[in-house]
Amino acid sequence: MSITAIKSLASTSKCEGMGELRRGPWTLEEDTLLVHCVACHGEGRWNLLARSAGLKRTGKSCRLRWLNYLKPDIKRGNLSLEEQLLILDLHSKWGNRWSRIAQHLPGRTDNEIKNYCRTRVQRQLKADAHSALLREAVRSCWAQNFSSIPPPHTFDEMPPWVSDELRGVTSFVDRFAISSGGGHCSVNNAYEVEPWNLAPTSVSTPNCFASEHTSCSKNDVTEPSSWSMDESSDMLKSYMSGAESEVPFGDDN
DNA sequence: AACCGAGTCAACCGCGGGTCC
DNA sequence: GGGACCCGCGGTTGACTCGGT
Repeated sequence: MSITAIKSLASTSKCEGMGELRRGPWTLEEDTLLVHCVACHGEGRWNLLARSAGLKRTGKSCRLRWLNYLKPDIKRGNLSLEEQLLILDLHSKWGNRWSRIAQHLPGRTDNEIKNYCRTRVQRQLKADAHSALLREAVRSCWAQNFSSIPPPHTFDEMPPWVSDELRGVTSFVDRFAISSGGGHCSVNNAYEVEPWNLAPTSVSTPNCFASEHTSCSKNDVTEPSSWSMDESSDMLKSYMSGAESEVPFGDDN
């Protein structure tokens, strides 16, 4: 008996006191039952469908299994370059409206798109955080708007009066908060581990970020001389402004 | 070969909105 | 009007895989 099968059985018995509802991975028998039942009765009324099919699953679970896996027109395999760009474009417009984005990608599910963004794009961003692309984008925005003020160490420390442009960059990052094994970390945390290093010398969070945001003027301090922009920041900025990204995420193209 | 960490993705959970009685 | 139920969405979890050491 496979480990998966053992775990599946354990999952079943664990739920026996809860109305014998099964949880965990679907078996071939369950899939067959569900497909047959949907073919007979059509989609919808999932709770009723689950009961009539004799499936020990919730209607929710059946719906999810059908929509994300069993539905005949579901595409399998890697996202094409066009699809990746479309996802990025639509996400820039609508944010985390995965189902809405999925409507524009025939055969792709919201779950798949969500997973794509939470893995491929996050990975890219995390890499960017360390490789300097995103850091450069934030740096250039910050430099243009608050050249006199050292940047905060984390996005959480952003003062409420930062410009919309910089907020755009940070919200872009925030939308893709990273979860990684064990505890949860984020792109923010990546900076916490390795602070922005935006200024030529070590930067400490300015006092004004702690309590008196409005007392700060962007003209208080001179701009650090070594700040510079490169084309990487322009790429992200162009994405933030709504232009199509020229840099496909993921590594399967 | 064994271990570990990161990436992937199927599945679950909580919540809000819609509908029906 | 309001309670019960259902559905769909977005966020989160956890099992599995794979590459590196």
